Amino acid sequence: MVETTRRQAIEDAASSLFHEHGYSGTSVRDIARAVDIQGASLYAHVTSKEAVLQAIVDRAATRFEVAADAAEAAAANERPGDPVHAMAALVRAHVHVVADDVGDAGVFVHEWRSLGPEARDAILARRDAYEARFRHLIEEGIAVGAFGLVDPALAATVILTALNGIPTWYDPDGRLTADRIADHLVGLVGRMLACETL
Amino acid sequence: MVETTRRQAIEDAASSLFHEHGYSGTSVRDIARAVDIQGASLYAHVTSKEAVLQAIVDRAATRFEVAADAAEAAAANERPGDPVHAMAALVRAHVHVVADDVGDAGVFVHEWRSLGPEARDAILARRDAYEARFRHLIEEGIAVGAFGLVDPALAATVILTALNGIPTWYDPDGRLTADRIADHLVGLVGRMLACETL
DNA sequence: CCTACCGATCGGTAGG
DNA sequence: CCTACCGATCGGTAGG
Repeated sequence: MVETTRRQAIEDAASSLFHEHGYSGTSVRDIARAVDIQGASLYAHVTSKEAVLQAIVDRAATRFEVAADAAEAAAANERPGDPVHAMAALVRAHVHVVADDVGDAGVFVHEWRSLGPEARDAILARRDAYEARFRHLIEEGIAVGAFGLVDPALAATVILTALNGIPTWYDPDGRLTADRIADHLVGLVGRMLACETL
Repeated sequence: MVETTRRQAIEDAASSLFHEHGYSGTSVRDIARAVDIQGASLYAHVTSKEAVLQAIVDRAATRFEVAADAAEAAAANERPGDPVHAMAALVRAHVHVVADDVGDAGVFVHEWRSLGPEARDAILARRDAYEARFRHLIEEGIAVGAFGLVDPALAATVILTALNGIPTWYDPDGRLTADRIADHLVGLVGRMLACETL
């Protein structure tokens, strides 16, 4: 990671610390040590510990949204009205966002609970909208007979939960590359939703 | 929950607090307040905060193991050599253990990282053994042609990750009962692993 | 199970 | 970005 600003370096360090030890399990001095400054000096760059968390969660949410927008647009262009193809693109995009920054993804998934009420509500709304992409695609797929008769809301939650778990086990140096993981997940999710009379 | 001992009441209170706010985000005084005693009085019943976490994680692990043992034994008895049936039983058992105590399940899934090195290693071994049940069943199902050609390790991780996410969204007063959720998950997981030429 | 208390650490501020 | 420092809270102990 090439940091352009000190502020970004702090957020990057905090991201992996929050991911590894949780927000409550990380002190501002832990973050400061990771960027080689004194604990109190952190406040020359950030206003509070919670503001750092909010910045991380915000940028992570934006990355997921941007990637999903691009994936859905590309899928609609390549194969209009094909929810199977669109779902595959969405899953693939998600896997790559996670793999690009496991810390951010993990914090986005687990640590938003530590935000204050307003910030938490805002991020929950974005999470809901993101999950709705999956649900709507499933509903569309059922309507056109491409998917079997699953409960769309439950299926969307299960798929997203499986995707959200990736930061807890993904290893950049592991057996499978992000691309291969995406391939497998596209297959697993595809079959999970498949119309049984295929 | 009917508590037989004060110790159990403390663990139950700690379980839901750890689940809601995390281990680091919960103070011993938070736990004490939940059982209406002074913070320091907690130490008349437990030796340390970490010992409470360990007790919760231990009992949760045992519940998952006992339920999986029973499910696999019953499945082997009902339909010997049928990995599809065995997988369904395993998934169903898991869902019910989670639904029976969402707090314990959530702590088991997320908070074991806060344990000391020895306890953490011990619980990791039990988690690995539990995941291996799923992996072995998938390998068996592929061998007998009941499942498609998925990557067994990856599929087991994805399934378990989806199951592990249940404590984060399950609501006892929600739209779906634990039984219905189990039905749906059995179907989703079954299709996910299905031999494509069914 | 309580009161009283311990040293350590917490997030954050003042003033340079 | 540093030193010096703040009040609050942390997990835990002593002694009853």
